Amino acid sequence: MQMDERKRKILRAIVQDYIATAEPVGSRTIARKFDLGVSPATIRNEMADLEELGFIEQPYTSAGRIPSDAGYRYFVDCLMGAQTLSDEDKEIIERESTKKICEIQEVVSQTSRLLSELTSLTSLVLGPQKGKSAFGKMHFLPYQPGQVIMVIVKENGVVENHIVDVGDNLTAEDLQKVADVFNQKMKGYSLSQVKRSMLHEIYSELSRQRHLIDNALEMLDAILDGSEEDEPIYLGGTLNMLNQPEFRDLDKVKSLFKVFEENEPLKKLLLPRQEGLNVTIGGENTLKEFRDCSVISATYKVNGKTIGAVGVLGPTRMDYGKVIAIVDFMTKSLTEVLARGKPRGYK
Amino acid sequence: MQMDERKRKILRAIVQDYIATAEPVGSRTIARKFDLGVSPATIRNEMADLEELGFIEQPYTSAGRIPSDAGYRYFVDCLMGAQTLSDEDKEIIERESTKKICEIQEVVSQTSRLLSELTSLTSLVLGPQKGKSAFGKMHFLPYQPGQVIMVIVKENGVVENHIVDVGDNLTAEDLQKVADVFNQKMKGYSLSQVKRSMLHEIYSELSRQRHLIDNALEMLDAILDGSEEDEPIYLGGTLNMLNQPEFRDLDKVKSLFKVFEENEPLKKLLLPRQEGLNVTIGGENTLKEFRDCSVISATYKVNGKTIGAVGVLGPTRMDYGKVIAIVDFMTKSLTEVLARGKPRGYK
DNA sequence: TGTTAGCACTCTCCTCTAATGAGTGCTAAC
DNA sequence: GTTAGCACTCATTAGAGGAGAGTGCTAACA
Repeated sequence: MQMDERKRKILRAIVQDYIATAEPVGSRTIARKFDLGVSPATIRNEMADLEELGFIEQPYTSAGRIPSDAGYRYFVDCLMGAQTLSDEDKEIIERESTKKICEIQEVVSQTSRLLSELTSLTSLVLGPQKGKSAFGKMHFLPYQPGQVIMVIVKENGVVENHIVDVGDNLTAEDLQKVADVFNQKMKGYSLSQVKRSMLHEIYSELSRQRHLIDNALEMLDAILDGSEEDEPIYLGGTLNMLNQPEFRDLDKVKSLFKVFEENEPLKKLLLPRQEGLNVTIGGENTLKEFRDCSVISATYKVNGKTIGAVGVLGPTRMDYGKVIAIVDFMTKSLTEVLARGKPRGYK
Repeated sequence: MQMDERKRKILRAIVQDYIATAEPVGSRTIARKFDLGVSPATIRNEMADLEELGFIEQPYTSAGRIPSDAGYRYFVDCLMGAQTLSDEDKEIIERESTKKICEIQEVVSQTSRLLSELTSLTSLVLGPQKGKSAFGKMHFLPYQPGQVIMVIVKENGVVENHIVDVGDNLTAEDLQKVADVFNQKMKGYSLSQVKRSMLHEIYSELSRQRHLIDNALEMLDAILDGSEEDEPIYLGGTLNMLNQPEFRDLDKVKSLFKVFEENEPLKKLLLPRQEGLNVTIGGENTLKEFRDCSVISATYKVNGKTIGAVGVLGPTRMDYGKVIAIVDFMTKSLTEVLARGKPRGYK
C-alpha cells in the first residue's frame, strides 16, 4: 500500500487536529473541520489504511485515531511544509537579542526563559562548553597576611579568582616569579595536558615555593578541568509540563521532574546526532520518562564552531511547526548575539 | 473548660497518629493504639471537648478528627517534650560538617541537600547576606587591548572580577592612579553611602579617565548593591512534596511550585519573627499556597551576628519533633562550621 | 472501481443507586 | 465519671444503565 495525496491530507488533518485538541480524532471530525470533499465513510477507509501503515493508532476499539510516533515523524518530514515564525514571536526574539549582555550566563538563562515562554513548553539550554578552555595567564594580588588572590585568565577569556594560602615568608617578588614561570610554561595548555616533565621543570625552578605551587595547582585543577564534566543545563518552564494533559498523572510528573534534576539524561536528550536542527520524537528517545515527549534541538556556533545547544521539550503532541520555527530562529539569533557581543565565557 | 492531663494525652495521641498515618483519627483507633486505660466512648467525650476548644476538627460529620492549626500549636508548645535527634542523623550531620569547604555557596547547598534528605521534606536555606558588604580594595589587571580586569575585594573578603572597557590611551600608571584614588576614598563604604561630594572629588581628581570611572562605578554598583535585593534562597528536595498525600492534587502542586520559583515569598517564609528557632504552622503563614504547610526555621550566626537562616517546609502534618531537632542541630553545626572554616562570603 | 449511506456493534464516560464501613453523638445503665 | 449500646451520618466503592462518539461492515450507487 502506498501513501497517496488523499492519505497525506488525512494524516495531516489528524495530526493537526490532535495537536490542537489532545482528543482522538474521528472520521466525522475530519470531514467537518477539514474540507476534503469526501464523506466520513471514505475517510474511515483511508484511516484503516493509515493504521495499517503504522501512522496512526486507536487508543481502544471505536475511539478516534491518534498519530503514532511514525505518524508524527512522517508529518514532520513530509507534510509540515515550511515553518513560519509569527511576526510577533520574531519581534520578541529580536528585541531580546539586541539587549546588551556581558555575561555568557545571562545570555543562556535569557535564552532559556524566552524559549519556554514562547513555546509554553520546557526549554533546555546547554551553555558554551567550558571544558576545553586552557590556561591563559596568572596574576597574584595581595589579600591578607599569609593569603593571596590568585587570578586566572583562561584562554577563552573567562576570569576566575581563588584565595590561596601561602607561607608568611613569600614576598611579592617571589609571587611574581611563580606567576612568570607558570605563564611561560603553561600558556595554552589545560592542566590535563601538562606533562610531568613540565611540572618537574616548574618545581625545580621554584623549589622554594613548593607549598604555594601545590595549592595553586589544586586550584588550577578545579578551574581548568573540574568544570568539564558537569556543565549544567539550563531548564526553563518546567512547570509548563504540568499544563499538558498528558501529564495529568502525578506519578508521571514525579518521574519526569526527577529526571530534570539530573544532568546526564538531559544532556543526552539535547546533544544532537548531527549538526543543526534535530527532531526527536517519542520513543526515539531512549529514556522511558520521555517516551511521550519530543525534543526539538539545535546547535549554535561561534566562529563557525559548534559550542552549545538549545532545545525544547514537550509532549509528542506538540506544535512541531511553531516550535521548530522558534528554535531555528533562536539559535540563529543566538549565534549572532555571540558573534557580535562576544560575552566572556565561550571558547 | 480546661485542658487536663487526659485531654492532653488524647490530643497528643491524635496528633501523633495523624502525623504517622495522614488519616483522620477515630476514638477506637486511639483506644487501641495508645494505652490510655479508658474506653472509646470516654475518648469520644473528651474529643468533643477538644473540638470545642478548637484543637481538633472533623473533615465531615462522623469522620475521625484531625488536629487544627491550634492543635498543632499546642502540641508543639506544650506536648511535644524535648526533641531528640537520632544518633544516626546526628552522625550524618557531623560527618558532613567536618568536610573541608572553601566556598560559602558549597556550604549552603550542602546544608540544603542534607536538610531535605534527613527530613524528606523541602529545605530552604538563605545564604549569608551579602548586601551589606562594603568596598574594600580595587585592583586592575591587564586583559586585552582596550579592556582591563577590575578585581574588587569586598570588606567581607569576597573577591569579584569584571571586565571593564577602557580607552586605548590609558596606561598602567593611569589605572594605578584610578585604583589608588578609589581605594583611598571609598574604603569601607558601600556605593549607596558614597556621598555626591565624594564622587565629585574622585571625578575632579581623575577627570582624564572619566570614561573608565563611569564603567567602574557601574560595575561597582552591581557588585556592592545589586546583589542585596535578590539574595537567592536555596531550595532542596522540592520533589519530596509530591510524596505527601496532601499534595495529590495537581493544581495544588502547580501553585506550590510556582511560588517556589519566586524569591520574595520564600524569604518571607524563612525570615523569622525572632532570633533562634521558629515554628510557623499552617494558616500562620500569610500565603494561601502555604496554608496547609508548616515551616521550621532557624537563624545561624557568625561572630555572634545573625547572617542567614535555614528552614524546612512540609505539610502541617509533619513530624515536628524530628524536624525541629534536625533544624536546631543543623544551625548549630552550621554556625560552628562557619566559625571554624571561615569560608569566604560572609560578613 | 471508488464512494457513500445505513446500521449494528464496541467501548468509554457519566450518573445513579445501593451497599459498606468507619466513626460519631446520645442515652441509659453501671 | 465511665461505659455499652444503638441509631445515625457520610465518604467511599462497586455495579448497573444510559448516552455518546466512533468504528467496521455491507450494500447500494455513480
